[in-house]
Amino acid sequence: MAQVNSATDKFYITTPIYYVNDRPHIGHSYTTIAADCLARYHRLQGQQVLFSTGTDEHGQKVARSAAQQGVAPQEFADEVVEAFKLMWKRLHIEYDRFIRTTEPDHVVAAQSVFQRLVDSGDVYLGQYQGWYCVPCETYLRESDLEAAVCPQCGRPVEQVAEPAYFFRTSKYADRLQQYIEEHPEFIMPTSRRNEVLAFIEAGMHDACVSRSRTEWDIPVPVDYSQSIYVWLDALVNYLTVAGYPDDQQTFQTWWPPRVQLIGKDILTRFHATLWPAVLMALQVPLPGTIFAHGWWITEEGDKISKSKGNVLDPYNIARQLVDISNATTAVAVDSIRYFLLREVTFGLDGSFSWAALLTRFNADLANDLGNLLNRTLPLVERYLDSKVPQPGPGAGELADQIDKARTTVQQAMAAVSFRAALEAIWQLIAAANKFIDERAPWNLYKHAKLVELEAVLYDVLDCIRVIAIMIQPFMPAIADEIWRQLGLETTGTQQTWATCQALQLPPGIYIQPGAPIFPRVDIERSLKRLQGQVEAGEETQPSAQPPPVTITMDQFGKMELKVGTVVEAHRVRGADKLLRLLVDIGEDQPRQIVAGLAEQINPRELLSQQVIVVANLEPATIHGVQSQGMILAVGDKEPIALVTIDRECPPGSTVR
RNA sequence: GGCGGCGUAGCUCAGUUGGUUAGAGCGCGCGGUUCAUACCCGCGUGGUCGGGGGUUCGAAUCCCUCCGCCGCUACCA
Repeated sequence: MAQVNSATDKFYITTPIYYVNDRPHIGHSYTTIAADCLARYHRLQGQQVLFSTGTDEHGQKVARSAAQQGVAPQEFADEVVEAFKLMWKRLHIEYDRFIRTTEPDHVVAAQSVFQRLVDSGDVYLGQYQGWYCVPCETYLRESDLEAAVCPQCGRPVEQVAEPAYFFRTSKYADRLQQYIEEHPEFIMPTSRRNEVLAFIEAGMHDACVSRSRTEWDIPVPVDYSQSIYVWLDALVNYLTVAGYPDDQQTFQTWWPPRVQLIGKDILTRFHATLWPAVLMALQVPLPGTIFAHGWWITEEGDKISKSKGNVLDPYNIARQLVDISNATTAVAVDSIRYFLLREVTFGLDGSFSWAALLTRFNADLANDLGNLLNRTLPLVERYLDSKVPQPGPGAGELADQIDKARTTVQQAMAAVSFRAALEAIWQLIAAANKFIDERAPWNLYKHAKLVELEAVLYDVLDCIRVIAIMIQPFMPAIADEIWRQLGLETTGTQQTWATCQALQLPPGIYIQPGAPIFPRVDIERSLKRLQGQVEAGEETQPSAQPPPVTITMDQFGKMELKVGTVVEAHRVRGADKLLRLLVDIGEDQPRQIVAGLAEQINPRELLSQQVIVVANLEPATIHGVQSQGMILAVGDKEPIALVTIDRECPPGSTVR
């Protein structure tokens, strides 16, 4: 496995800057949690860390969105920035710099970069002809298009023909290719690296790096009729944070980033090609590793995905977890952080399910980690008057296990393999639990083997201390709580990686037992409850088993069911399962309804079909398309058959 | 269409350069223990490593082919 770590005392790590047109969601959160975890890990190591995240605020899309809301773009951006900052605070993310592309130092940096590229001949004035997708802020070639829509988002593109500046990406293609080939750790994971190499191999076009002047964007320094292309503008943020171009001392200190985390969508075109090529042109060192991770999607057929678009917002999930488990919010948030980094190999896509989350919560957090603490402290309370004993002879028996875990975690973290790191920590937890069973301190007490008893309990407490440190990057609040319960907070002892060794727990301090950190969850009952919540507003479930709840006639009466005739049916672009239907239910306009039927039913079969529509269902936007109702279909998770009627009825007829 | 990847126990996945009886966690079964949130510890259950063919003394691991899934890329004059 490629290692991204090397022995220096500086660690600069970045997330992408997030486009302010979006509210924070799991995509942003996942990247930022992972970055926070790496940042915390390197801080533990005693390294100086610069962890940056921020917002990308320029671009036509922002200007237009602001205009639509009747506010100035800056005001619009300010508001979204607050939403991001709040989210990061809630998710226990501690960044060092929140950079906004509208900040003065960034504007200076972006213009300076542009100027230098012009001076070096890497940027030249040309003529741009082609299309532009405003929502994606992406230039498209004729060949990229399907009809007149963007291949990525399916929305209409705009034709542009104007003078524009181009960056000579082509000039750096060979060097870049060679660099990637010679540095396996530069683009990770390997599968992505292959894709990038294939992309470069296919031939690189010079990239358009300016647009005709807009008020909102950063002007091109040499030509005020032009603005800097928002993607170039955005990429420069990584330089800005490191003090480019004027603060040479800061720049020398931090540059280049050791790790840049991004989502897989912005790897090929931007971070793996344009970005390093620009750095080459600027004669600035390249980042150590650009790591592209995958996406979180909802489990296939999972009803949760339908209920609300924001359900995959980690903080939202945490709040629901609080309801289910009675854990504190801080614990729930850390549990989500744990789940996200433990469940799926970093780099691959993952599917979120409550069953998986709750299983991890019970098995890993409550049973293994939480219970280790909660079985140990009472022993110390009872047998040793809550006082951490002297290690004494025979102590240090878990030293080998601790060393092994420490080494493995180090290797894993150096390879950005969160999952492997957590597995190693959990092996240590298991070792500690086993150690207690084998040494049975309650028997030692019974037989008055006090020296041995003290040694055993010391070892376990000491091991818990090490575990608290090791989990700190992943679950900072929980690490602190364990620290507190061990009585270490009162001593001012710091969590440092160097002390992840046996026999470092100061004797003589008093433990401070608290309530169990992870209240165990009744998974089956919780899943049913979650399912119920979702289905309440969704669908009468034709369940094989008798439904556990009854509804009143009155409740049933609130549901407006109508006969509808399908007048149009198309697939939703970019969605495998979704059909966009226009259904006449006797109103002035046919209803637009999105249905997850595309895998089972050909849209053509649906034309003129009569269906049953839930007419007063709260509208929802699914995959960017508004759905103003629901079609009844048979099937628990996947639709099997459509509910229809045995003779023709006028659209809009009431169903009772 | 081209390139790349994946398909391993009921579920989620590890399996280094081919080498003794294919591993982990969860689940399930049995036993132990009682300090603990019915928890922990031990043992066990369970796989024709997608199908077929080939190379080899020997292949989950290399080659070919077929099937299924995914990603990137290109859309055919």
